[in-house]
Amino acid sequence: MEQQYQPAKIERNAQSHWINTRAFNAKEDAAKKKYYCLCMFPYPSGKLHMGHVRNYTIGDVITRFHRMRGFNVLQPMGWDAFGLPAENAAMKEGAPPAKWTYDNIVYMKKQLQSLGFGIDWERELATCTPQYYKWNQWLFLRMLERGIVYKKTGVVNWDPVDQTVLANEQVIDGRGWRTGALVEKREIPMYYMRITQFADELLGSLDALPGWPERVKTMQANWIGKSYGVNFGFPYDIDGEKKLLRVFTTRADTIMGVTFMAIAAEHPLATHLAESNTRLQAFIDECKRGSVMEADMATMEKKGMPTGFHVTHPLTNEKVEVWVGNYVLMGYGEGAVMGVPAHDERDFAFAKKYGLAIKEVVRAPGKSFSLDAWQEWYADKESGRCVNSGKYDGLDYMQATDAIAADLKTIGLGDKQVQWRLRDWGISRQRYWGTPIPLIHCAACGDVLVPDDQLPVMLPEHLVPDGTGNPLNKNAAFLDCACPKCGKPARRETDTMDTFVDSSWYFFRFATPGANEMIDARASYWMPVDQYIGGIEHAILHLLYARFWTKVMRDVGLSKTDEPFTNLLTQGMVLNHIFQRRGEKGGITYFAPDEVTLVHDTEGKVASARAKGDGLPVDYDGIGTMSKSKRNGVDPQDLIDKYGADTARFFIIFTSPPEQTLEWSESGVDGSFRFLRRLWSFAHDLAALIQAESAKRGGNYSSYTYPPDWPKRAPIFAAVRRELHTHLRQATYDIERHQFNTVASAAMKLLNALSGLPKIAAANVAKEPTHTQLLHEGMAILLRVLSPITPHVTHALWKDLGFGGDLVEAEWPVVDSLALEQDEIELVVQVNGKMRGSMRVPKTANQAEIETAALKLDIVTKFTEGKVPRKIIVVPARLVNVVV
RNA sequence: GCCGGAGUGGUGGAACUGGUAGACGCGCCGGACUCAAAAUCCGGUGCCAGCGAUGGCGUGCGGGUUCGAGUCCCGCCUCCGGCACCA
Repeated sequence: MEQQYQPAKIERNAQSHWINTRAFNAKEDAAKKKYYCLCMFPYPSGKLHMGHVRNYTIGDVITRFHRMRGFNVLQPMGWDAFGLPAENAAMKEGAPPAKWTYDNIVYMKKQLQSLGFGIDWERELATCTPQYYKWNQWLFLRMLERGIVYKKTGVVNWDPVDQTVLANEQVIDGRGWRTGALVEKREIPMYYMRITQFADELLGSLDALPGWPERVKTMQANWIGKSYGVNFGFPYDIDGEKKLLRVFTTRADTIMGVTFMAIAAEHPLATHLAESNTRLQAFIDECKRGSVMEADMATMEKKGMPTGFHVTHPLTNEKVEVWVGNYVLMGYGEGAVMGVPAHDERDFAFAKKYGLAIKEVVRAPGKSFSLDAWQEWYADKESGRCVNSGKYDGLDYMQATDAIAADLKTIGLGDKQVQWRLRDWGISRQRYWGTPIPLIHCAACGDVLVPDDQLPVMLPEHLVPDGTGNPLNKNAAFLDCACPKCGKPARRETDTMDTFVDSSWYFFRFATPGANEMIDARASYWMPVDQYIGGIEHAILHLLYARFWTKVMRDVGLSKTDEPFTNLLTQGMVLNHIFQRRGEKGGITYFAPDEVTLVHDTEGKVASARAKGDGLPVDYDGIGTMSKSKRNGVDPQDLIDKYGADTARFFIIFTSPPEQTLEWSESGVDGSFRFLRRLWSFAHDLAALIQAESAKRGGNYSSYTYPPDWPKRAPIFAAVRRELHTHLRQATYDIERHQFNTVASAAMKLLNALSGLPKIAAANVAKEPTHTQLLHEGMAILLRVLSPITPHVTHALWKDLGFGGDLVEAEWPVVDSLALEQDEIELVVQVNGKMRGSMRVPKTANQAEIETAALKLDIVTKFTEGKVPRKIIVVPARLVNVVV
């Protein structure tokens, strides 16, 4: 056994041992209880960052713990390999995205392997391979056949200079990232997945997921956004035709307060009215500038323009003017809203700005209404009653809604309706590096499905995008094809699929690697995933899409799984400082934290920063998620090279609980390394002790079996042993509830307790157990508690100390409840709720005995000042509180 | 703007169901070892007052409930994540 802790050597040995024994290769075994532990697969961006290390270490701790609990564990890994960054890198380097992607995969796989994760690499997959994306295409066609996929127009960001569609990320302050040109909204045809058809089930089955964090379920429920309201129409005549301007409202009780209507710039009525109104057309054009992001829409200045056109109020028959508003979204609801300034905050602001009438129609008791300033209660559904509303006066929210909905129904203009906030999922991307949408456009036959036997539609891997649109559009070899129906020359669809498609079912494929179909029978053994682990940033989109695809796969008959992830752990983001400088065209250059010098203010916060390169100022953008695009990631490789994988793993686990956001700082990583080194040298000393004792017993070392009366015979050892099992109990409790930082703490406490033992032993020579035997028991606990976090060093020590067998096959240690027993317990003593000291009482003491004992204490009499206690509160095994 | 979360010593964090706030680390201070340094080991370390015993204050801010609040309730502030084409 080596004297020195040499992580590089230890880790190399342990890793090759696991490879040689195929320790982590999972086999379907109906006789064993399965446990499928999955971490969100990485985008191969180049190098691992700390978020990955955190994610996969958490997953590995859970994986290894469940192996110790006797489960048949599967932990796979693969690559979310399609996406925008590969195209950006390709533009920069003039090389194809495929090469960049595959190179990154090779490097990052090596990094993952060097961290010693217990991964079954035989199930590895990359979503950019035809073997994988073939099934994206295949299921897309099945969805198309079933009407789950359909075509309609959608709004995208358009860069007029590069003549290309931009991702939201590529729009900065309303301008294209490369050209600096003002971005326009453009409507183009796209394919959509009808996720709204599953809205009810996606919402309802959240209740069937007790293993998901409440916060994620709340976010998803709010995102799906089921609301009950009334859909109705405002009649109007145009070109001699009778039409209805339809709106949806959750506040039908305020219909009598409508003073204007607002419609989206893209609304057909707006388009029609603008034909004869150049000012309106100009305003509509203005509305079409800017980004399509909802956050921008919600924060921008609300603007509107009157059209001079009026519709008829369905209940009062009054004329109501129609406005075009830049804040009304065409893709949401009917693309039109009724304006009730008195009871909607946004309408109130709009009416104030443009001098529109404000008509109070709901009043709350004891509150007064004012036209000057908005009050929260104006929008309150609970306490108000209708006023100025004719026959509806005096009705409350529900009564008014029911009455008005009934009246609208009678005149055939509206009815109650359930409305969802959730919108259908637009999956078309006008980009190269993604799954080709398997359709062919034929002049004669229209959009034709690629026949199954011609799948996959192969993506050529040699193209290099140049920023001016999708290179597939210029590639004849890809474009030109024969129509599968009529055989005439036709054109292949060049849009590719959203990469969220790739990540919506990869967990199924991990369960069935190499399947001839999309998945096979092995899926029914492994699915659903027992524990899914990934960043909280995926709380809504990815998780919702994956749930949706799972349900589609079930409906198509591929599986019986309703929900893909039984338990979910959402780890907090790893954050770091962001530094940036704006270019002349409006583009942004990011600086890595180690490329800038900081100036702090008096509170220690970052005040300003300069680039080390040119000495010029850079802007400080605060802290945010580590990302390649913001250049604020930290490469864990430095840490691994310097300290080893075990230290990196221990540190990231120890420094924060999994679900909490983590501001990156390396201070303290030394402490993690010191702990492992201390563990190593302590174990080294113990090995010598065991050898000596073994020699004394004629070459036989035996551990000690503790009889029930043992604590009384060796009370000092009993105290140490109680401590060991207390820490074990805490570690077990904490690892089960996924609070791994305190599992690491418990391991440190265990070593501290063991370290103190030789000194105690020197003064108290007991015959049985010897202190070597107690150390032996303690070390067996410690190594196993620590093994999921730092598997390499514990693997080596387990072997060197001769515990027998392979540590990855060992069982999690069991708490000896006998070791925890005590005759006396300590109670906290309070006077009037203030801590004044403590006292020891026999375990068996009853309430009266505790009260009597407490009242005699100096620390109590001192503060009661002779007064008679009004009340004495005794919390068993915790405290006694004397109230005077 | 909307939805979700977080805020505890100089610092990362701990505190189980409302019951000793600051476990375990980092840093810092002092000591041992050393020619010296590093490493290691031992001790101390929330703030204020006090030689001390001890007392007061203290979990983002302001209120409340309770014998007792970091924990529960109400109202704010700041920061982080998401907002449908970053993944």
